Amino acid sequence: MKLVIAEKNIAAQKIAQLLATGKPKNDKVYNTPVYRFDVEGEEWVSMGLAGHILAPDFPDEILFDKKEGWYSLTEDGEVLNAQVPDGLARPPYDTKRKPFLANGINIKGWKVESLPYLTWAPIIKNPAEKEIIRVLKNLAKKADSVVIATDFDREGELIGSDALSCVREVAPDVPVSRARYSALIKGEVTEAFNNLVELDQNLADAGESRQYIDLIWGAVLTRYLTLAKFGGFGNVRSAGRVQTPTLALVVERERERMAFVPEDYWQIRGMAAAKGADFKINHATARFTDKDAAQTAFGHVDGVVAGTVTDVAKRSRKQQPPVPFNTTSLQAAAAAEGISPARTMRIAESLYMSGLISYPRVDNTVYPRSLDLEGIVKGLAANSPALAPVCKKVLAGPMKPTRGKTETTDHPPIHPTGQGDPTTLDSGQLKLYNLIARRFLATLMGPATIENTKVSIDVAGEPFTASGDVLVDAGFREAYPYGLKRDEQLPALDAGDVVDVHDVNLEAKQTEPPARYSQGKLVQEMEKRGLGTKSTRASIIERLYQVRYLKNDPIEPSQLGMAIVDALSQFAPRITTPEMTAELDEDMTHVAEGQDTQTHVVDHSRALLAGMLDNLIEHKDDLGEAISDAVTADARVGACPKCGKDLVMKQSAKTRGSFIGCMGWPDCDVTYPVPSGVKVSPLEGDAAVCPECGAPRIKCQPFRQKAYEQCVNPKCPTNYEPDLKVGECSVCAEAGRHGDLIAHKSEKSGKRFIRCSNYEECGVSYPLPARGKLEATGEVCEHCGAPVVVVETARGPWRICVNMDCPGKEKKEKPARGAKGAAAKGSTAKKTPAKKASSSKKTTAKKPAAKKTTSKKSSSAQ
DNA sequence: GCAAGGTC
Repeated sequence: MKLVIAEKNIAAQKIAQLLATGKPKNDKVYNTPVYRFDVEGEEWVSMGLAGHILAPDFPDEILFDKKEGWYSLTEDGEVLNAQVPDGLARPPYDTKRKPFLANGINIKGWKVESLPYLTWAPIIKNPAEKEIIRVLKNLAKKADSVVIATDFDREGELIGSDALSCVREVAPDVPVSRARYSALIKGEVTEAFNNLVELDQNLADAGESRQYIDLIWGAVLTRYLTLAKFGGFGNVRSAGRVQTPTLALVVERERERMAFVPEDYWQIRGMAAAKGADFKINHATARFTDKDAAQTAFGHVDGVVAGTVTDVAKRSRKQQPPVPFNTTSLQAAAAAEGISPARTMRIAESLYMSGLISYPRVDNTVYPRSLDLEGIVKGLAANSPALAPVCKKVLAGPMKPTRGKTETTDHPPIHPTGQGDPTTLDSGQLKLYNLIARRFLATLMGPATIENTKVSIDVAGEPFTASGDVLVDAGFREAYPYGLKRDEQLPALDAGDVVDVHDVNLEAKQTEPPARYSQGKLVQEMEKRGLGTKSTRASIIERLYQVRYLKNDPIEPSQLGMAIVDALSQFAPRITTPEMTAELDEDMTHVAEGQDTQTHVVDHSRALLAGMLDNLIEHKDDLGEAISDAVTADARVGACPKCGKDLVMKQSAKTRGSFIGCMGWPDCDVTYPVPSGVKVSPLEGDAAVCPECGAPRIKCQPFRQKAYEQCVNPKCPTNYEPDLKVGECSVCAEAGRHGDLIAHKSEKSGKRFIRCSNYEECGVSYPLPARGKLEATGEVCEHCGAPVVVVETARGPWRICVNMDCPGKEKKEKPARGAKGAAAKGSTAKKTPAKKASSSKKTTAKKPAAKKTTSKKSSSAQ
């Protein structure tokens, strides 16, 4: 039996299909899919790994041994030594230091003083994919020969080399060869298997050097930053070859913004009307940099009510259809639609696994000739009714696909497969699927034609212009409406026409600093600078958010993020720039070409890091202080009204809950609750202090809603709301009592809720939205009998039934998510009346809970 | 409980 080892399941499956005489048989070994097939009478089996199956790490215990050398590793009685190669700077060691734990069970085992040892510590490779390794060994034992058919790149060679080392453990003598193919197509793969070669150990060593250097620098600097000022568990301050330069990009942009000096300019803008249509007009001088000139011009037109059209110019321009998606361009396009790169990859992975889209990790932007474009469009038309009309148009057209700049042959650009049922997708999946499907169709369509009309208007001797864009031929835009500017339609005008002019204003403006990065732009910038790969960029950005170096979108660095970059730029500048990656790539090339060795390259890198450690350790306290100050600054919400110290967001050690507390504690005991469901940030200047009570005023940002400002003190008169009767309690009425439903606002937490005046008896309460003026309507809900109130929101009045479990609400939800959402909601909302009711042991009180449960079940079942 | 790289 011949064993073929591929990098991933899909490749194993494809290889089987391409090489098999007849059809391959899908089989499983311990739940891992394998493919059994026949090649000219010989029995073959292919299996996919899951990327790297071994992970580099430091051994659990590294003991320093001054007799044996710089360090020795004891493991199963075996003593290994590694010497610093000649010609490399040795860090100054204190040879009297005690043994240390490199991989302590907890952070207590980490010591800044032990970092020089860690820098020179040996690295072992642990099994990371135990199931896969088990299957691999199982099959290798039975194999007469093995072919490594991982991807044709550096990491692929390393993954293959790791697999080989696993194979060797059970089959020391089995012949092993390597198949190199750069596209999963028949010609390439058969060619590769007809011309098998040896595994390129130099190339694998190059990949492994990359692993080691990343681990050493990452672990040493992360431990250093984390220990410089230990902020408690869960507060790791990470650093790395890719993440730190990426953070530095964001910090650099923020610094440019802070250093930016805005310039004043003035604009004269107004409205005009003709033939029943209103349109915008601007002074032909788009920006006046001279205030006097602007005022003079404005003086001429202020109060003037008519203008004369002097010229109408039309120009049509073509907009070319977009090129096929690769990973980066998909991430950028999805980010513009509000899906972060990391979420895009998670969703894309799920769509790929369900067979709706092609492999999502690609650089290629050129469809291979072998791709059946027409078949895919036909499949889309059949499976997506919404896309069918556009598909029809595409099929009728010449269907000449666009091409991007990057052409590789390993995988096609990201495209829909045309298979699978998109109606089963959840809303996030559907949004991304539509983007991918529509992009695919757009790449097969013609350009869009946009007609621009520029109207020149004379207003009291001052030149004004109006501009209109109209899509006259949609072309690809019919399939791909993303990022489309709205049409600015102008009425049909001719020179000499007179238009009404109104609302002309002189506006004082300032130039804007360079924009912050969006997540999409940052991914593109990383690619441009050679930072990370298509598979890692999204998760690296997510990581920077997770360790709270970054916040918001567009991306801002936190004070902590800036402090980290400052500190590392000073003491370990190499880690903060993209050059480390560039130099690493160069070293890797040398190792791959046999001009250098893994040991030399890695040790050289260790020496560079070791050379920075003295300085880092010496400045540990300065850096700890800078980090500590930055963390406080990030948590600050305002000034304490009692002692003037900073009020910051804190975590209760007991309950793990958040609260706002004074940095002066224990001398000052001022605390406030944190408004729930919103992101809190401080206000600046006069707005930062409440004129009524002196407590800080804060900015509250609810998820995807308008931000508002309020005083943090729930007892402040500005937060006071009188109790309001909103209806009568139906549970009490049924029990022959009278109960009023009253809306309260808790003084302690600031939360609003409705509670029956007989709450002890009936246990009836409902939550209320945190914001918006409440009004009672006296009406009850037609679905559940709970009171209906009006909440005044930023978007206008909103009539709601106060019952979160009301069956009338769930009808709107889609069945796939509705069932889940209803169940989750039900469990929390049901609790309030039911739990309270059982504690007061009133049988009548159980009724509403039971009723709710049944109505919910019926509604989620539909 | 440290990185970056694969992929599930």
